[in-house]
Amino acid sequence: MLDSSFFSPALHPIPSAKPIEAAWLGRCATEVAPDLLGCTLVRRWEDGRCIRGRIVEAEAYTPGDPACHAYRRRTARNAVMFGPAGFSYVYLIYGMYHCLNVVTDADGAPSAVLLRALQLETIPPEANPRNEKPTRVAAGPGKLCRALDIDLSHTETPLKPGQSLWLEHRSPDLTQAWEDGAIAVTQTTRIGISQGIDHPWRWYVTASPAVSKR
DNA sequence: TGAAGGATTTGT
DNA sequence: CAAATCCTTCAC
Repeated sequence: MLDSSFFSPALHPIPSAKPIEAAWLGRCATEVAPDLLGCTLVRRWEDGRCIRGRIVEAEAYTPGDPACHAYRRRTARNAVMFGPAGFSYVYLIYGMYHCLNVVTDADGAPSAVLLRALQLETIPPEANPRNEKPTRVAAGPGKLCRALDIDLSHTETPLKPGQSLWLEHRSPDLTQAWEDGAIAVTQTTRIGISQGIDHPWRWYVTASPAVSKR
């Protein structure tokens, strides 16, 4: 039975689940991105405090994709995307926001999945200065990082339990819901880019109130 | 060494 | 629609 809290605008605890391994991420970003919907991002602080968010929106950036930061060549900033899957890639955008990616695909194939929106289980008071609706606090890649206090110091983090960031698989009830086709997913074009605009490489949970844009 | 521009967000 | 704001990239 699907936990109805998945679509609820209120805050609900998210149960821990099996951690996602690097090998699972070592596939094409266009496969991984939709598979990450319904999975959980865990942010752990030095003091051991953790906050979880359910991924409801993601975009894929692939080798040969002109919108990918690694399209032109390997640089200091994008180097992690050229390595093996299972690491974070965080960058600064427009001088004021950070964006969190999950590095995917084989070693040497520069690609990643941009995490664009989460449904949070709890909201740190300092993470919501404008007192937005809880479902909107992590609606958008910049807001997601602001909510979870993610910045450039978090790039190239191995995504494993005990680190500052890791991923967990869908809970059993959500896995069942996906198998049943009970969760509608929308696939469409990516946001904010000027090249590669025709690739339909953005996926989001259709009914989620936390999706950044429609 | 400098200039242009960006996988965003917000308010006008 | 334009501002905020600064790092990265590429040209000179």
